[in-house]
Amino acid sequence: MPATDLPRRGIPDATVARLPAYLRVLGIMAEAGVRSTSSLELAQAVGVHPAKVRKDLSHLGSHGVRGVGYDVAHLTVEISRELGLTRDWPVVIVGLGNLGRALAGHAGLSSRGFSVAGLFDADPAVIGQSVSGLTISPMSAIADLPRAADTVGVIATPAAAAQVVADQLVAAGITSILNCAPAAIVVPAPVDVRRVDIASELQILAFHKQRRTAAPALAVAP
Amino acid sequence: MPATDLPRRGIPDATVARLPAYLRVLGIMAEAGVRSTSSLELAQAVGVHPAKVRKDLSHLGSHGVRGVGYDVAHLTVEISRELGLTRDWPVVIVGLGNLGRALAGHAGLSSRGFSVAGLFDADPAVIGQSVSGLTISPMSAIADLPRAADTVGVIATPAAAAQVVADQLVAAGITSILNCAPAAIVVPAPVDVRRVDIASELQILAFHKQRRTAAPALAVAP
DNA sequence: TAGATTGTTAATCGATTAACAATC
DNA sequence: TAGATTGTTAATCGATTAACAATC
Repeated sequence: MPATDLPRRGIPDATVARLPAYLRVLGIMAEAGVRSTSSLELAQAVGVHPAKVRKDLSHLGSHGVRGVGYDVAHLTVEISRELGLTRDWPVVIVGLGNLGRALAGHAGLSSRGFSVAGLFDADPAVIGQSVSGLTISPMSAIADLPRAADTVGVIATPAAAAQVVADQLVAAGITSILNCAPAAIVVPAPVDVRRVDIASELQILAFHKQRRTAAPALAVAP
Repeated sequence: MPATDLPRRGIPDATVARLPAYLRVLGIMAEAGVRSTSSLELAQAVGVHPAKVRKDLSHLGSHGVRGVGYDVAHLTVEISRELGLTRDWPVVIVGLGNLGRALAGHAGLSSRGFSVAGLFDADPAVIGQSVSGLTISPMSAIADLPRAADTVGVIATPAAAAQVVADQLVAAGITSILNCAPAAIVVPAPVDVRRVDIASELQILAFHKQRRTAAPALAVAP
């Protein structure tokens, strides 16, 4: 047995992707005054298999109690720690159109480990405006961003501007980017990018829908 | 060999999830006047392994040409057909805050197989307003939606309203829902739901960031 | 023809699920 | 103790990748 609790390594990507969902459900439970839960309850709330929940949580070294379940508060802390949310991460939003404003006003961000630390736009018409208590800065000011290495950059510009903005974020020292523009961006290797693409999600829904309506017609008996 | 081209079945979910990305890249290529491409080029543009591209495309029965590559126009048609995008799907948006307005004005939707067919909100202050050429209807009007079975419902409300809206969409006959509200919703089995959750994506980025910065400190030599 | 690139097979890898001993 | 539920192992399933014959 190791002398100290060694840092757990190699949490599967699929597990990491589910941890935020568990965290959200636990938050709702805590608000409702629920103290304790089970893998079955969590599974139903998130829409996965109970064994998957137990497997996921076992990667955290989080210890539930056999015969009893999981302590809501304790599990919340465990998952938060694993995700790195015991501190707040600064977020900057680039592009203050409707989408950017929606994100800036997103009540959930501050309660879920993030704080909006800067708003940037290239349009002189919006620079200087105040949104959710912050003033919109010119895009050029991104170069002076403090704590850039800790900051997550969110791209909420039109598609045409996404690559230019990504380059500017990288030049400013940002290494984590959430791309909400409907465009692909290319960044150097050490930069971590995730995408949110409404149109892609709709297209996947369309595929399922078409499959469901097309299938019966094809099932003609031999 | 089958007498007719049998309908392909069982395209893997992982493949379906990547088809929209191929489609987007092909669109950009077509605009740039590129006629032909290869699995390697597509792979680099999308950020995946070339063998994965070939495997994905082989599920479509789409035929590239050995030694030559894929015809951009032909492949575009094949993927569009597979995703069910040879027709336009109506989309209704519920909740016309900043997020809903961003979606309603999303230039990419109409060019990617969708048309915004209705806007709904519960707030009397916004009902009757015009957004992107459409008038915002009261939420109660959702019950009279024509072609509900073909329609995709997009929830862009605050978290607190998400479940109520989902129930109303389902009652109106909608079977495909994109949930952009920061809340989980529960729907009856035949309804297909996908989520877009900014906070979850940020949390996954935070995990990677924390892992990257924490790791060196832990790698103390024995 | 020689060079290029697909489509497909087989090998590998990772994720899910079933099942149950451990144990509260 | 009896009942409940975890943590973990082993089995299954699906997805990725390497490799190469097919063939343009």
